[in-house]
Amino acid sequence: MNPTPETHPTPTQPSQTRDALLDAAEALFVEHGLEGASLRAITQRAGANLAAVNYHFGSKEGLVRAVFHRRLGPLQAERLRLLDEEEALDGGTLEGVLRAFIGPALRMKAASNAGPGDVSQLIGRIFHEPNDELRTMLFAEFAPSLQRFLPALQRLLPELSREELLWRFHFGVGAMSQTLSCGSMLERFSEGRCSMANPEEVLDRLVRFFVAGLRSPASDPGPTVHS
Amino acid sequence: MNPTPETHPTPTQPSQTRDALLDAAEALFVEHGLEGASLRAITQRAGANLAAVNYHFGSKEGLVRAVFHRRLGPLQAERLRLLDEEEALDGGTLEGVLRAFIGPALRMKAASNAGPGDVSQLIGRIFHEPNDELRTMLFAEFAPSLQRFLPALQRLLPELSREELLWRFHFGVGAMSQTLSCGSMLERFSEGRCSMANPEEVLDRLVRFFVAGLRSPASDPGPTVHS
DNA sequence: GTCTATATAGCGATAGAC
DNA sequence: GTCTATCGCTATATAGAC
Repeated sequence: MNPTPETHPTPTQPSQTRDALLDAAEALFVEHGLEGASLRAITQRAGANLAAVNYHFGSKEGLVRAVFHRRLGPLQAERLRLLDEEEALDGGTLEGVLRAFIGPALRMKAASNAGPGDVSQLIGRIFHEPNDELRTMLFAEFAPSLQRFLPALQRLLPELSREELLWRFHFGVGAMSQTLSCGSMLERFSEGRCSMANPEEVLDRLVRFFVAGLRSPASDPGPTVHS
Repeated sequence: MNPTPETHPTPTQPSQTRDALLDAAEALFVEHGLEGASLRAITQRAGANLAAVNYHFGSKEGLVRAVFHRRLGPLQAERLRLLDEEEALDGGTLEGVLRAFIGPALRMKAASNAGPGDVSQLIGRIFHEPNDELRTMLFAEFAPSLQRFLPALQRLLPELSREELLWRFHFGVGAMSQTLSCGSMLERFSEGRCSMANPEEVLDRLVRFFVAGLRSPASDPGPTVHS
């Protein structure tokens, strides 16, 4: 990772090598982590030259950003599309809004399990890394959709203060993230009883849990005093 | 990381250098990640020689394992102590059992924020890393307490199937993990409205959310059919 | 047990020919 | 745009003196 935060000459124009590099990088990032995947391994897998990464993306960090942007753009767009659809139906329901938020992520996970490996886990990994630049970049990808979903939830839960809503939404997002990133641990721990194979079934369970948490009785004013 | 999984000559015997290495390693792992913290930096911070790590822990991975074991042992013990206490009170309540599970972790986080930095985030990081050995090792640290807590929860929620309980517990653990690992993101996103400063207040909120999720109406038999 | 010195290897980045 | 060759650096691990 070099201190070169600029985007490079050909940021969006199509290129066979460029796409091959993105595919190879994604697969190797999933498999070995961001640091564990060397530019040498990536370019070799892509059938490209070692110098190609620097030409197309400026640096390894530029490549990382491009990999995530390619995945997260469509995910956010799908979330917003479903939210529009839900709100068009008489304002929508709490359950419907949450389905619009969670569904696309679970389906992406299910699809990516069949493909290059678990991209969801990779995304979760970034949020736990010490590299603050990357975390901020990733957060910026998510922020726009949050600015649509949070008001939608607030409208459906007018009895919650904004603070209480943020806390509960944070908890629910945690439940979702755990499922996206560590679902395989549940499968293992439950000895196969719990399976992520069907994303729609998981979505039902997760939304039910999330709704119940959001609707739990608010004891907002006056935090409990403890012994 | 070398392929030397054996524990080394002096695994538990006290040593000034050994402890200094553990302290330095923990602080640098938090700050720079497992890969980002080099043995050079660790030994230098500990005032020890570069070769000391290999002498005391066999390899960098051995050092990593020792760092986590030193933290997680007391955490699990505290959880089980509180669970015993809770169950001694007429079998205990759902809320009390969850407080025994979550409280120690939140308090550890609050304490470690004041100390070497956020160890909780570091632990969360491991669960998202590609290194399966480490994840398995960490999971083994948690498994014994799960084997006490899950039956306790099942006893208090007899109407839930074991499968349903596992899913919901998984979701709740996700809410907790998100708070432990990414609490700072909520603080930032809420522009200070939500603060983790008081672990007991966060515990109240989290337990309320978790209880509501566990108690949500079970529609277990017959998964919903979708369009 | 602790040190110095070094072996061995991998990394990201770049210069410059084509 | 793609290549080769290489620079400059860092890493873990270890041998051998003390």
